[in-house]
Amino acid sequence: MGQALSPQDLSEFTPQEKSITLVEQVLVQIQTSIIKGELPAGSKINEQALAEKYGISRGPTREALQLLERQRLVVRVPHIGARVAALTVEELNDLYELRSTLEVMACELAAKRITEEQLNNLWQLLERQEAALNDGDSYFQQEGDVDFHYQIIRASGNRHLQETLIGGLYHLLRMYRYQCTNNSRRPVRAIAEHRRIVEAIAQRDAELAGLLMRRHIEQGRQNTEQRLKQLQAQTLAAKPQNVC
Amino acid sequence: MGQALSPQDLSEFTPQEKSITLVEQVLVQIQTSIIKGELPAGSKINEQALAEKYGISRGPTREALQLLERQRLVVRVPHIGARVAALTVEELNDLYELRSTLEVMACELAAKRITEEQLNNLWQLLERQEAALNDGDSYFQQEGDVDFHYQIIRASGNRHLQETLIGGLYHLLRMYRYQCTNNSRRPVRAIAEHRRIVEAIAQRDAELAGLLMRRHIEQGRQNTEQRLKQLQAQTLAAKPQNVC
DNA sequence: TAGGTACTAATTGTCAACAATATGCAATGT
DNA sequence: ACATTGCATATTGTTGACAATTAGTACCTA
Repeated sequence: MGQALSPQDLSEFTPQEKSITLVEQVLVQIQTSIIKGELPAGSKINEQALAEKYGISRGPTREALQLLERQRLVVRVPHIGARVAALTVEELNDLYELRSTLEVMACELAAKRITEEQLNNLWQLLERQEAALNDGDSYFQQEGDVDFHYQIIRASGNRHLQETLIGGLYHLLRMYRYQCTNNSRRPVRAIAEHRRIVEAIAQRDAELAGLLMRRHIEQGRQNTEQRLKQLQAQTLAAKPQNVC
Repeated sequence: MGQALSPQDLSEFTPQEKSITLVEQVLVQIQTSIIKGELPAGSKINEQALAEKYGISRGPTREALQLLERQRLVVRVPHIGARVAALTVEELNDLYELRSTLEVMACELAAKRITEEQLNNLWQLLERQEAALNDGDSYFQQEGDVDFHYQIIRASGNRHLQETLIGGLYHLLRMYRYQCTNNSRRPVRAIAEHRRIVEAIAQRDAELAGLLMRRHIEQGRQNTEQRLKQLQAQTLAAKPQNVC
């Protein structure tokens, strides 16, 4: 009886096309556009236009924008509209100040709670990163670094911490890093720091792991701040808005 | 000419009835219902019913629910629906673990950055709390305590920290406290702790202020955890779900 | 020319209907 | 009695139209 098509069978032919909601489909795309700067930082977002761009109506679009606001990539004002988050030095410092506190916490917790399996994954990621370093695969560097911090946060075991960092801060951090990356040889040093952090975690030395993470993040902040100031100086010079 | 009614003139007759959005009007009411338990923790929320209750349509209702999800008071699952957050001991510990880290950070920053005016407000609030203690005004105690922490968070000067704590965690904390408050004489002790924290901030002693805040919050956690366990034991005893 | 004012256009907020999905229940067969 | 199937109901996801508000523009006045 019945080799007939049940709804589940269809999944063989159209694999990951589950009954996903429109918002979920579109959210990542808009997110990426913002992080890469295709939707420029600080620019206005038109609901209608955005909806048409992805072939959906304004309802799901509004929901997506609200989710992006939760991720701090978008700022919405009633009756006025939505804007892409602006990148400023002041916010960068606030953001990294908070990030540092939270990831140090995550790192300390991870040193106490990480499982053997999670630790193995971390080692493997580290090796892949070190390998990619020789290949000069800069794209993998970006994603790999995100993954590194991501895995440690997961290993902390604190749900609210994970939600705060990954759901709330991480995408904005990605945006700063994507748009303020200079092609120095920071990766070499960064990955060396990664190794020492993993070693500390493996030795269950929470205090050391936290300390190393704090320094690691501070390095990243300085790097980003410097580049951001350069960029802003350039754009200000290019737009001499008032000739007094 | 024309003393005729311009839109602005109407505001004289209906004072603070600005053109506020429906979501803003309803959000606080639903929030309060959840925190007070009128919408029971863990219960399902029906969009249609909720919309009718406040005389609005499902559109704004959905937006309000999404905002409540950001505040962790509601959990939404696609195609399934929204539920009021469940109160569990495990989450309470995760929540307080994170809260402690963040408010210690806020306290340390406040000790460094607080203005004279903000400090005066803090002293005044403290005096009002101590006065209310003698009157036994327990409602003011609740709100006063919220205000105390709120003001310190504001004084930290870090926008992202404020958003994370006030926009993300605080309402869920209020829910735990409202529903897990025992009428012990904790307030007396709590306000004594408040005083010492303010003194440390006034002396610009960030380290001490942070330490005192950490202990203060840990006290609150223990208190709430104890009460929560009592409540859950009661409700489980009342519902002997399986008689094996 | 500067500043303010009525008008128009563009944009956001809200609603009600429709489509897609999940839930509950009765009937059926083993 | 138990699990499974199929249908009817209830709930959520999505859409397009309409209302309310803001932004832009031309015009007028001092």
